[in-house]
Amino acid sequence: MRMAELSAESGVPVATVKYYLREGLLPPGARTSPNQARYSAAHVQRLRLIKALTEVGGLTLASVGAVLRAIDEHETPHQTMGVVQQELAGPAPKVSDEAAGWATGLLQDLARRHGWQWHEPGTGEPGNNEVANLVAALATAKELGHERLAERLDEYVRLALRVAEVDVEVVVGLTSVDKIIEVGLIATVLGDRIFAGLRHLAQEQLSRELLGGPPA
Amino acid sequence: MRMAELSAESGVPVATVKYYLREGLLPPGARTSPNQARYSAAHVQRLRLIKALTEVGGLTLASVGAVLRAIDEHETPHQTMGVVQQELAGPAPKVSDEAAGWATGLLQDLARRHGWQWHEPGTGEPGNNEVANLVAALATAKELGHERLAERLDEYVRLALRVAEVDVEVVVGLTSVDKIIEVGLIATVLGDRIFAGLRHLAQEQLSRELLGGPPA
DNA sequence: CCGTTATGGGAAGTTAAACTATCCATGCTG
DNA sequence: CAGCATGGATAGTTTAACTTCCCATAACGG
Repeated sequence: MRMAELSAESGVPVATVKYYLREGLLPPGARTSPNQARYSAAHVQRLRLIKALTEVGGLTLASVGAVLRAIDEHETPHQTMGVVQQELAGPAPKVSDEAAGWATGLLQDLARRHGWQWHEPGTGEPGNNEVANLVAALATAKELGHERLAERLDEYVRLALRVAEVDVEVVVGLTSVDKIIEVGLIATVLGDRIFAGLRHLAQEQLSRELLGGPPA
Repeated sequence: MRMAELSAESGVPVATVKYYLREGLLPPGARTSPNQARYSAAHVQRLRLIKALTEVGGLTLASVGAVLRAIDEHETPHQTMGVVQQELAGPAPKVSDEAAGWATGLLQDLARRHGWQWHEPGTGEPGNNEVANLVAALATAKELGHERLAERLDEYVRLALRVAEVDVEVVVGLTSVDKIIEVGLIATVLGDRIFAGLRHLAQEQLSRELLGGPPA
């Protein structure tokens, strides 16, 4: 298939497809002459994936590039998912040292009690965006005067673990490594959105009952 | 307090504070002369809130404006939280009608079984971003060939309900309406990030056990 | 009292991301 | 073989979120 069809199949404008090719997000098509190329169904799928990651997952194109590169380089599923989480989290905002220390303490306590561990930044290393963002969110709550929120952290952890167990069930049973990575990626990126949406709907139901819905 | 101090207290540059004033995100200070103003601790708190909503919550300034306006206009907590969720979700990406129909069916089935209801858009109305985003996320999974994910939807719903119960517990017991709204806002915006972070950490622990951590 | 510094306010400039438009030489197609 | 499509490159556009600059007025320090 050629440009026009690729564009039509994927719903991405021709100019944008060219842009993605330039940026290396989409691999070049197979040459049929020094000046022409053919694209495959894999190109369509990749364009759909890019759309999903940016529009639904909210990733920047730079992050999408990092994720796609990790997939293509055939790291282990564990490593690839690490990149996905790293990019999904993005750089953490800066918070005051004091609040950050408090939040870090909370997390370390949590990790100790649950036997969790994660890649901690050796001096000067890039660090773990995921953890940094979590610290930043907790620290921000404290800076706003809402340490209260953290009191329930243990319950959130228990539930997060249950959710993660379901996430993993979706993946186990798959044999192909590629499939595991792809499903893991989708489950993580879309899963976050879906769960957040469900949580909000659930909140609305409970709040309707407790706070009283508007009569109008 | 004047500009310089407000800026120092909040950690927001003077030029940016002026920008927020122009945009109406920050109420003007109390005039002390036709040409001078004094700012209060409330201004500092609001700047911190804006920072939290943009940096941690990922809201655009336009969305922050909508949320702040809803708070200031003293709608009921239920209505205000509706605005917060609306803005937090943002506009939903477009998906194919077919996938959207499938996803909508899933959700309606869910709503029926759990007795949930939500504000459905009357013809021509703005609609419910939250639901639209959820539909888009589910539809995208289908378009990518991962309907599988939706099979577990019921379990996610059960867990989301449990999470929402904890969310609500954080708020009940508060007497002041303002407090309820503020805590609800923080809990929703930061809560999403915190829970997503915990979920990712939990996923990493489980994936380490199942897929095997890297030997290096 | 007066020179220096800070302030409120607005207009214009900047930066980065993500496209979008325009060209052009070549290739395919009816 | 006339004309539209394509690959490839360069330049332009749009939007968000600032940042810079400027100026008339205020405040402050000696």
